[in-house]
This record gives sequence, structure tokens and C-alpha cells, in this order.
Amino acid sequence: MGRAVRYSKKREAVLSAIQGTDCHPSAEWVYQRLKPLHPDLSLGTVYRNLTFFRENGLIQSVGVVQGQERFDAVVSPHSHFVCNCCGTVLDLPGIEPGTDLDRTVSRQYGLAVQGHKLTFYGLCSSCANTQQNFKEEPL
Amino acid sequence: MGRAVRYSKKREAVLSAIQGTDCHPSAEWVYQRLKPLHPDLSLGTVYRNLTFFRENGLIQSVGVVQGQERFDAVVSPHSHFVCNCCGTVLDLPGIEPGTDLDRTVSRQYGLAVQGHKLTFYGLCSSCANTQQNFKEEPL
DNA sequence: AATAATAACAATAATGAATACTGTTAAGGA
DNA sequence: TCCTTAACAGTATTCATTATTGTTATTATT
Repeated sequence: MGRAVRYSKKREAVLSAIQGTDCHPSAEWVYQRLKPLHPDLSLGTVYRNLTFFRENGLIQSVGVVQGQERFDAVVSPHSHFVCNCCGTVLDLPGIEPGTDLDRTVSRQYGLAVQGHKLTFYGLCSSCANTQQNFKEEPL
Repeated sequence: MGRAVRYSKKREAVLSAIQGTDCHPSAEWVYQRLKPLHPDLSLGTVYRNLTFFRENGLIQSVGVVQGQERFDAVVSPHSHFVCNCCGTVLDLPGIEPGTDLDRTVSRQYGLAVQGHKLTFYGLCSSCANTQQNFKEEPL
């Protein structure tokens, strides 16, 4: 018998924080957001629960942006845009390549492709208007 | 190991009801008094807890008055007056015979007397003024 | 070196089984 | 008849177990 999962207010709060925003937050962001309501919250708990939720498929990782991993409560495959200046992560709901890419890779390499993640990088409109440049190398 | 005693709101309420009055109430009186605050209280619980408290020395029985047992949260030995008309039970703080009675009985009969209860019967001033008579035989 | 993330462990809090307590109903007693 | 007790199923409390958290130190990454 596996380890039983228990309910906890902190865990629930972490999930709500991610589900309640579309900014694709980092662990630190979640921590700062919840601190006022949960003064005794610890950063370790945030990291632990983010890992827990990702492993259980309730959230997904968007990848590491400027040194911090970012998360998304929308687990269905969709595209993202990452600003290399301010680190903003945006959804790209119009850019869905369908199953063509999956099928191509599947046929060409003989792999059972089940989905994909497509991430764009560049400058968001806000950063482009203020003519800022990225502070870290974008990859 | 004996039966463990647990806390319950109903039990606490019954004790408070008795401790919060000097009218030497009956089970029914306690029940009616607590009903508004505890709508699901049952008369059986009142009886059970009165017995429980008496057996544990937290309250004492003043005796049966007009068919109903009456209780007192003051467990130190003291005298009472019972009105045979309205059933009122009064404390008689000035009428304390001390240990003389106990010692007399103890010597005369060779018994280990530890205390006594002295109860007077008659008409309280209220009933005497309205010239009522007792409705039940007083004993 | 500085910051993000993980590991270790004691302290805390949630869970579930055991069972004391209560509500209800029926039966006993004065 | 009315006051009180008994029986029993349903409810609520307790407590041991252990998942979760807070803290601190350590590792990883840039």
C-alpha cells in the first residue's frame, strides 16, 4: 500500500495560487503571494508541493526562465512566449500546430509521440516599447 | 484501567446549569433551561449526567421534592428548607449544627459518621402570604 | 560568489480506529 | 401517571500513527 496523501491548507493554497493566475509563476512568486495569508509558510513547502503537483499532473513546468522554474496550471499542450527582458511568460492560444509535428516525428523516428511543447523567446511588447534589452543571455 | 472520561459540550452544559443557579433544580428544570442553547439535547442525557456528577461528588442530591429529585452544586454539608406548597428549596446558611450531632451519633451507635444533611419542611413566606396549602402529602 | 533548488530532521498537523457519549425508544418504579 | 432508568444504534471525542511542514544545511547552477 502506497503512502496516503493527506489534505493540508498549505498545499491547497499553493495549488490555488497557481490556478488563480495566468502569469506562469515561479516558486518565489507563489511564496510571496501566499505569505500574507499564511505567515508561517516556508519556501521549502512551496517547492515540495510544486514538485508534488507536477508529478501528479495537476500542473506542468514551462521551463526555467532567468534562473527560475516557471509553472502552469493549464496542463493541456499549448505554446508559450517568453520575454528575454523581463521574464514574462505568455500563452499563445492561436499558435497550435495540431498533430502534424507529432505525427512527423513519430513516423520519422519511430517514436510514440504523445504531445509537444513549443516555446518562443524574444521581447514582449512592453519591453520592446521601452527599448530595454535582456539582462541575461536568453539561450 | 477504568473507563476513560471524555469531555462533551452537553455534559459541561448540565454542570454549568446547576452551578449557575441557587434554586436546587430538578432534571426537568435543567432540560428546559438548556433546550434553547442545545436544541438536540435529550432528557436522558440530563439524567445520566446528574447521576454522573453526583457519583463523582461534583453535586449532591437534596432529596425528592414533589416527585422530582432536586440537586445542589454546593456539596459542603448544609441545611435546607423545603416548601411543601410550591416546592421551593432554600439554603439555610445560619442553621449549621456543627459536629455535635455527628459526634453524638458516632459515640451512641459506634458509627463512623462523616457528615449529615438537615432538611426542614413547611411553607415558604411567599406561599404563607397567599395562604395556599400544599398540594401533595409532605411526609 | 550568489541564487535556486534539494535533503535531513525535528516539530506540527491530519487521519482513522477505538470507544465514550448522546438520542431515541421502551421498560421499570413510585 | 409521571419520574427515572435500560438498551442500543448513531454520534462525537480521544489518541496513536504518520503525512506534512519549518528550519537549517547542503548541493546545484549560473
